[in-house]
Amino acid sequence: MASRTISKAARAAGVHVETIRYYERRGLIDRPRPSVGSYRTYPDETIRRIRFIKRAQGLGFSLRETRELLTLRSDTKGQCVSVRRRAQEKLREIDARLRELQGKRDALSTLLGDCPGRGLAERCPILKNMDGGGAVRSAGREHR
Amino acid sequence: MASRTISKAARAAGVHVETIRYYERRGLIDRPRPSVGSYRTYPDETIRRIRFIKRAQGLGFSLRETRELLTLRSDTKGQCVSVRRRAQEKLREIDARLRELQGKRDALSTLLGDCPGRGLAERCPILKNMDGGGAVRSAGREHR
DNA sequence: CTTGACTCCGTACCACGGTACGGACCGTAG
DNA sequence: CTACGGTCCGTACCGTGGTACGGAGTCAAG
Repeated sequence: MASRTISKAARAAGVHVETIRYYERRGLIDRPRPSVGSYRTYPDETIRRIRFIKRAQGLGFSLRETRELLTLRSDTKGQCVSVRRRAQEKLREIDARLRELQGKRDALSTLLGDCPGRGLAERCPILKNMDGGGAVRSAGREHR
Repeated sequence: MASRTISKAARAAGVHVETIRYYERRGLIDRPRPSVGSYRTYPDETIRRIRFIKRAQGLGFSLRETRELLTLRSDTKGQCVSVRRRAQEKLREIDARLRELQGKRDALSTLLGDCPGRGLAERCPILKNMDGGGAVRSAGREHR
């Protein structure tokens, strides 16, 4: 079972037909040329590559980054350390994103603690906080 | 100092002119009609609304959600509890996102712990993990 | 009154990861 | 042989939050 048409390949890989075509356009998988008739047939390797892409995405890699990972994977001289470097970089990105999100979480949580949840919105501490309190003053002195 | 043209309004609010126009298109701020000449002039309220938008974004609200918050803020019958509900919902979303991201972080961190960082990519445990290991088997039985 | 900066408006474009559509063609089961 | 489903291909569209562009009109200083 080495080869199948695109819809069977999609089913085998757990993605949609359009997704396969999209990955082809993005250069993540090869577009096999029609070998026998006028339909392309996809080998096992394509299925493996698509699954690889899905797992890489699951770890936070973008398609662009995953394409590089795929290159490393295919390259017989691909070095483990190159993969490791990319994974470390991604880990740093995720940590940054995590801190950012945690900051929002904390701010929101604090505001929720201040909010009685009754009365009119004009007195709501959450809206008040977003309003910023101050008067409208420009940075560069308005009158010039 | 109640009114200014768009570029001064943008400076006062700390955004670009195009951003103001974009918020107008998205219905987050009013498009004032040209009162005296043929240029629109923006009142203090617009500046306040833009700052509100920026703070809401900082808490994780999308422009679509922020528009609703702005409605609540303007509405004299807007209820604090409505704001609170939205903030709680957003907090849940952030928590979900945080867990998801933490899951990726953990997986990546584990893989990095397994990776020696030397040798060829073919033996790299990170790539191996993304490859998934198994043979290519379809979900729906390939031959049908 | 000219010049230069600003404004207006529609539209297109960016990244991201796909999804949808439409017409023409192909392949195979019945 | 015909009908129906699958394939191919280009292109447009989705949501998110803007940014960029181009031409025409306007405003104010000098």
